[in-house]
Amino acid sequence: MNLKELAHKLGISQTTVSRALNGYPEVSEATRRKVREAAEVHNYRPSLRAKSLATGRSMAIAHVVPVSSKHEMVNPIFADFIAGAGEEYARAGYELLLSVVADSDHDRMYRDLVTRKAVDGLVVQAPTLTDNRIPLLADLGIPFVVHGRSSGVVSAYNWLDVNNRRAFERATGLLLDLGHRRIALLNGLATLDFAHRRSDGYKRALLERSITIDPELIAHDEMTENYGYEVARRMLAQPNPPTAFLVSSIIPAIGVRRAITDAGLEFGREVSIVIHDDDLSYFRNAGDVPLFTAVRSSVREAGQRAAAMLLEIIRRREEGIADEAPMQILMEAELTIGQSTGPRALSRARAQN
Amino acid sequence: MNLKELAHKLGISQTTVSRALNGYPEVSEATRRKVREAAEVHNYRPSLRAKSLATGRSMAIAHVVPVSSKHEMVNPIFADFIAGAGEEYARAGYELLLSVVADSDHDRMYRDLVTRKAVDGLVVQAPTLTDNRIPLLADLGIPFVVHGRSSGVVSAYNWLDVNNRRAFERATGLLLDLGHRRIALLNGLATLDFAHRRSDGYKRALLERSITIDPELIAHDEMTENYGYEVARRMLAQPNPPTAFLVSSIIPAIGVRRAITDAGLEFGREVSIVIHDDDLSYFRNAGDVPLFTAVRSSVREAGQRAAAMLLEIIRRREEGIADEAPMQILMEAELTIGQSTGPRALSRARAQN
DNA sequence: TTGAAAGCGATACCAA
DNA sequence: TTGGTATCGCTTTCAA
Repeated sequence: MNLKELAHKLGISQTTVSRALNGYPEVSEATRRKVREAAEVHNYRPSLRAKSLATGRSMAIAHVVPVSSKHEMVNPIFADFIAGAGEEYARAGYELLLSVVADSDHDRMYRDLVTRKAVDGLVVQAPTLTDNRIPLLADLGIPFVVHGRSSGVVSAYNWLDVNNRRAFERATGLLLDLGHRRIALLNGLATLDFAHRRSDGYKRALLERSITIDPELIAHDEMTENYGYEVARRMLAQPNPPTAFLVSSIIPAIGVRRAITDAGLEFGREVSIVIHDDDLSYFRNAGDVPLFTAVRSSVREAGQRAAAMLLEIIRRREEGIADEAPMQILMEAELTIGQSTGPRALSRARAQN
Repeated sequence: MNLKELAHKLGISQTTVSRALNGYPEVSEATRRKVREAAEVHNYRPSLRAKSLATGRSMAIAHVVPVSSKHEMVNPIFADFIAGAGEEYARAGYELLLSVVADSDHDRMYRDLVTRKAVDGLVVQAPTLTDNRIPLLADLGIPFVVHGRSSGVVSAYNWLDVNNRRAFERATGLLLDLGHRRIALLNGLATLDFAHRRSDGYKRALLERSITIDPELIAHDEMTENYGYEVARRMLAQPNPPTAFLVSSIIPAIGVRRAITDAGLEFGREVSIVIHDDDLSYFRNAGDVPLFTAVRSSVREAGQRAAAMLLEIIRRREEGIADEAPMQILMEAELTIGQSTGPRALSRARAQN
């Protein structure tokens, strides 16, 4: 059932039917009701493609998710981020286009999506230190929001980020307060901007207390379980092992925990862990942080807010509102003290000194 | 730059330009080369929406991913499945439309996608025991592939599944061979078809050796880390605790491991774990199964193959090839013996008897 | 308040 | 081998 047929069936013009269904004010209430009922009965839904062609809007947003060229892995935090964003899009009647491509193909992907007019807006995931996708998209003139920031990009752009520097500075400070002096940092890939900010926060906290930074205690890689395991195992075998681990995601933290147990050490007593917890749904616990002390922020909420921001930007552009300052949201992470850094860890750490 | 402009610039008709670019044979090589070059220079890409409207194909596939209404969680295995499928779509020039909706809204979502002509095909994820989406889609007449099966649906349909029954029968058999007699099963949500098949395999193996099935040792729920922890803790506190856990996913298995350690038991010695491992990329290890004995199958490969199947079905329909028998692929899982069920567990289990 | 008709940007049929 | 033109299903301008 298409518009033409529906109009014919009702004995009125396509124009009126279209107007009635799209809520134009000039249609009489009687007509509108008739049209709505008929549309309902015949299960009429306007064809997306015809609609896009006519309006120039495609009512779709693309998320381009990087697959690591190294391990062909997809970071699971994207799942929750996208779920959050998807909710927002659905509410506003937008579709979500997902492209999973290798880092090296991102530029071409973005170019294609824009020139083929496939989407009205884009979300950039996992920005690197100097991410060339940002100037590219600005150049292409399509609305976009970056999840995270890119320190090397000087021009202004729309972003939503967690305050990673502050979060890691506070977490490190907490461990220092507990008496820890050898604190390991298991970070994400060094090319990613968030990893850089986290390192920065960690280092600041140490420097503030005049503690030397030991490069042997800092690791960067893809955040797999096995990465956490291998690195922690190696570090714990050193002559002067760490008494605490600050880990960038819950997944490698699980590997760290495994390494601690394997080394015959008591988790939470002899060695503590603080993680950055993206509050991944399948690891989520009812209101508690059972495993570790956590710097917690919700990726799902981040997804929602990023999507809302993008839709707002698109709306403004359509209504011809002049581009004001770019939209930027900095979310603060929440620091939660869990059992593993509690009194036992504290006393142990004190005993060390 | 659109077709009209490009044609004008070249001084030839839109028809010829279109034909040249789409590889029609009747275009002279000279013309084709000229057109291709001009398209390259002006960075011309046909508008997706215009193309869809004209051809009737939207060159897009939808995956509708359920969010549990209970915990608002998105199963992380979808990430890898979709990554695999996405690769296949990209290769064939298809877009991937992702909808994340509550179970209750699936019907409407599918109806919408079809009647709005948003996609050429669909993938059904996480089928329940009697999944009404299957007859619905068959009725709507759109190509679709089910990832998994639905036991209650009698009509034939296209699916790709892992042989869950066999996998769990073999895994249970392995544990029985090792001397275990109290084997717990931590399964997925009871409404999902795969959970039913896995229970079935588990029960078969027990019955074959005339071992009574203890309902206290069987649990069904969403596969979170915390679910694994809570259930394992409860079971280990029983008077006659299990000596082995058969777990439906690596995520609750991590919780089980935590419960074992917390109970002061030695993992791999006093209690063993066998998991169904979807080979999730972020938990993947270089060729080894370090944590548990595993029944392993790759969701990523499943995604690839399901996508390839769907594209083939679409191709056939377009070429007017009569619908033959539905396409069905049953993947066998691979049983890998890990350290936790090795000699130590075996001797311990023997000592029990 | 309603309708006729001109796009939107491609494809594809029919002639030449 | 090429071109003119109808067509896909909708929105939107202009006229009534």
